[in-house]
Amino acid sequence: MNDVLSQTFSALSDPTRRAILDRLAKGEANVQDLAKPFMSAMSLPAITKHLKVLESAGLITRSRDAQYRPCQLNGEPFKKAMSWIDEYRQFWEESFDRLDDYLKTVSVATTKSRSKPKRKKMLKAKNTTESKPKGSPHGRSRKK
Amino acid sequence: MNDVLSQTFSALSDPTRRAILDRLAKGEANVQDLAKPFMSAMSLPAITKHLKVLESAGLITRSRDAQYRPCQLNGEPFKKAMSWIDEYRQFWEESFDRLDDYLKTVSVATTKSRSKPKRKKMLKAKNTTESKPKGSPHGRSRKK
DNA sequence: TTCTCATTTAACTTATTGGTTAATTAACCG
DNA sequence: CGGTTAATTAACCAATAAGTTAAATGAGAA
Repeated sequence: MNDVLSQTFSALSDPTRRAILDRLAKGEANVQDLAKPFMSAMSLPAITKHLKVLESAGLITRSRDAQYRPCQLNGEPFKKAMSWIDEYRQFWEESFDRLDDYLKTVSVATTKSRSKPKRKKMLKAKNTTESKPKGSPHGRSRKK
Repeated sequence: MNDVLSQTFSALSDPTRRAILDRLAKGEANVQDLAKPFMSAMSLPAITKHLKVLESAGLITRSRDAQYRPCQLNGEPFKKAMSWIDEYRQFWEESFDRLDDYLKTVSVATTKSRSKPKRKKMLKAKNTTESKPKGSPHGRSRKK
């Protein structure tokens, strides 16, 4: 996938790569420094590949210092990922309320009609008048 | 990958899935509702698969309403992803400063020693005394 | 120049992903 | 019941991802 957000999230979806980023947050490091924690688990070319993924996602940049290739963290993509996720803030902030609502609904349903729980037609209706969400995230273009 | 953060980021790395989440942010919807924007581009089973990915990442939950399977957004994983990324806030907030620093370094190097730029030994040193980063992110366990 | 170290590339394997079509399950509706 | 609608499963395919080992490159250092 070529869009920046997909690349960012994809790069972040690997624990090795996240560990590399964590390490880089403590300061610039070359490939061997970065590989050290994984030496027993993974070969050097594997690390090189991870670095390439991180670099092409823009999460790190690389310079040259003689035979070393120091890597440094680059903040921009984090920012963009963050602001995408941030649009959903209301959902996790209200998640307990929403759970409450749900539980209430269920208990009402089971109490009200005991025998054959009966289809809840309300749920089918297009919820333009939906409860909580005040502003909906990302009026973006959904091109593939 | 089985850890929750990896699953979350992985699920978010697909634009179709992000669009589905955007749609769900406006309110509960069933599979066909969700499929509608992609009908020309993608089959229904494809959507079903995406929903399964989102569900097993915990980003959505599903209920049953007769033949319909309404999906609703679940905030928790967003929260966790957010708080992981948030540890890197300093890096994007200071990214311009850091760029300045970098450019300064470069210009000094090229001005100072004209002939053979000379290996910058400082870069190699373990930067425990690194410039900006005040608190380093994620003192986590790096198990694979 | 030759040795050595740091890193990358090549070539290959295996597993996963994202999609397809066709068939199946589930539940309502007349 | 039999038909229709909603959604999923099965079986398959092509592309990508994540790893491997072995070879190649690039740049000091002796």
